[in-house]
Amino acid sequence: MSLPGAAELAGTHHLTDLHRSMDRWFSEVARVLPWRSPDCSPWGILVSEVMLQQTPVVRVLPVWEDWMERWPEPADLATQPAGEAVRHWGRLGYPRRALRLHAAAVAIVKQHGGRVPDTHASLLSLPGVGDYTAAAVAAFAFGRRETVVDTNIRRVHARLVSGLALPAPSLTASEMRLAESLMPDDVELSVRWNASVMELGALVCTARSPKCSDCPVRDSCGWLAAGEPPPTYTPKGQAWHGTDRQLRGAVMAVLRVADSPVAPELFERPAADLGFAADGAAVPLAALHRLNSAPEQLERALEGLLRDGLAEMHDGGLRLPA
DNA sequence: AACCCGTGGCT
DNA sequence: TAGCCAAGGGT
Repeated sequence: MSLPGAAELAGTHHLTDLHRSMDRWFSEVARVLPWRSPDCSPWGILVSEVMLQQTPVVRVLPVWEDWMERWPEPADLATQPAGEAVRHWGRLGYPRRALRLHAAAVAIVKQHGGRVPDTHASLLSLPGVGDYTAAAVAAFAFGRRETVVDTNIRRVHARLVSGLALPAPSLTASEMRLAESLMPDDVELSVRWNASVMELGALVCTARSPKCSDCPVRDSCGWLAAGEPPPTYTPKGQAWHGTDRQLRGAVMAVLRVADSPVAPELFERPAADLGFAADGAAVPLAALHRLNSAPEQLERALEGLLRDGLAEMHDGGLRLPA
C-alpha cells in the first residue's frame, strides 16, 4: 500500500498541466521577497532559509535586512563573536539557529573558501542545515533539481494527491518519493515548481481555512473531490506557559539588551531588592520576574542556556557568548 | 523515535 | 480566549 502516484491524481489534469497551472499562478501572485531577487547571494538565501525555519516571513524580513547589511558575506559574520549573531537575532525565536548560522559561517570560511557550498551533501554538513534547508539552498541559490519538502509542500501534497486534510505527524519516506515523482524533469522548471508549491501552501492551501476558491489546481484536488474530510488525527499543541522554554526566552531577552554580564541574583529578584540601580535590562528583567518561576526551574533554564552555548559566565555574571 | 527548542499573530 | 501554527534541526 502506497500513496497514489502522479498518474492517479484526482480530476483530469495530467502532470504537465499541473506544472503549467502552478507556474502561471506563481508568476501572477508570488510575493516579492528580497531573497527571491536574482541579485540575492547564496549566503543571503542560506540566511533566509535558516531564519524561516518555524518562523513566518513577515517577522523574518526586517531581521534578514539587518543581517545582510551588517554581514553581507559569511566571512563578515565569521569574524564576529557568536554572541553578536544571537544579539542581532532579536526576537525571531529559537536563538540556537543564530548560533548555528554563525558556526556555519565559520565552517564556510574555513572549509569552503568563504563561499557557500553548492551541493546538497556539502550544505547538509553545515551546522543548522538539515535535509530541507540543504535542498532549498541547492535549489533556490544554485538552481539544482532537489526534492524540497517543507511543511507547506507536505500539506499541499497531502490534499492535492492523497486527499487528506493534513499530512502525517512527521515526514515519511513515501512523502519524499511522492514529492520526487511530482517534480518536473526539467531542472529550471523543477526549481519553479518547488517554489510555487511552497508558495501555494503559504498563501492558499493553508493549514486552517484554506482559500480553495483561489487555488489554481482545485479541479485536481483529491481532498476537495473527497468532500473535504476532516483530519484523521489532532496535532498535539506546543506547550508554552510555565515551560522551561518560556523562561529561557525571558533570560535571553535580558542578555540581548544587557551591556555587561548580569549577576544571577538579578534573575531571581528585582534589582531594587538587591541594591542595584536599574539599567537597560530593567524591562526584560521585570518580565522575567513576572513569570514567578520556581527557583529550581530558573536554575534548569540557566543550565540549559549554558549547555547550549547561548550564554556564558564572565566575571560572575551571565552574558552572550563572546 | 520522541522530545526539546522561541515568538507572536491569528481565529 | 486558548490553542493553533509557522520555509525544521538536533539529540
